[in-house]
Amino acid sequence: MDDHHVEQKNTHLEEVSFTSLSDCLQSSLVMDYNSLEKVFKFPPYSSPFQPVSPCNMGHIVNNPYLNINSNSPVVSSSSNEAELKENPNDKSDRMEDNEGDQHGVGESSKQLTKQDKKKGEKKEREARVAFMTKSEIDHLEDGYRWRKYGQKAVKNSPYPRSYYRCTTQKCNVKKRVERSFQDPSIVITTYEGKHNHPIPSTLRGTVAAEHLLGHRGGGGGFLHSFPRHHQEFLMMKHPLANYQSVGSMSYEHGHGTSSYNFNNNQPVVDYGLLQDILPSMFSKHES
DNA sequence: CGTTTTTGACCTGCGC
DNA sequence: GCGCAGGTCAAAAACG
Repeated sequence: MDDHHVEQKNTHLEEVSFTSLSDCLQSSLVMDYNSLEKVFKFPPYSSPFQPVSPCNMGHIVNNPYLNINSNSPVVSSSSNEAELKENPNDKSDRMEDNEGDQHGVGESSKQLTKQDKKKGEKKEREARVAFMTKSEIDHLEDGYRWRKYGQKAVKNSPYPRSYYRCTTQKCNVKKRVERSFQDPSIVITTYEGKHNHPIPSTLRGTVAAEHLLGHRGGGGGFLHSFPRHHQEFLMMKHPLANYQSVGSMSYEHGHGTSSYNFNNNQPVVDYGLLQDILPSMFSKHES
């Protein structure tokens, strides 16, 4: 599957028929890269996502939502300029302490964690990618195997948030799944971390997922192009797909957040948690 | 019987 | 210091 037949031209994707999140990922990859390159002025990537095999599972048509305008007043990569008063201890900062204790779960991790914190060492954030997909299924198939380790009620939302961990040993990738309280048909899936193993299943589109999550090809993954302490939020839009994403992206730095809205090329508000931006996003997309 | 899910308790950080 | 909310643990239950 290393045919480099991928169309790099898509400044606009279109509608695709997805059967899984992997599909969604796959068709979004090129778009995302292009977008990011323009938005954040990434240096030319030596090996983008070309290995993605042709979308034999869905055809791409015109996607009005992905009209990336390169001269648009995109988000400033606020990484260094503004140190937004974003609190370094913001919520998204809390869940990173599994970087040190790779096991994540288990035994004395609690106490160790405590002590670690006492040291005052700031751990780097794991890369995060969030997808907003329209689906009736909460836990979307993405090719990896996950074990649920928790569920919590979300404030101001009737829908709980579920916490999953990759079942592969030594892989501490996590994901959170929650349903938007504003549009219950939308599922928000947030991946955190990078898989250090191949995708167990052979679903279509897994290549894309691997790229996105950054473990494929010796570090050539999508997220690998970012500094480790960064977070990435990608929210893609795929009308008519099983999973219809919602079209906005935010790139969160250590000192600030750059956001990009695929729909109108306008920055979206800063946010720490995905849910925080939902209102603004929905207000823009809802007709 | 091994694996996964459920779920209440616990921990931590933050705001007041 | 206290309460709240998010995140995690871990024992028990459920499942295949």
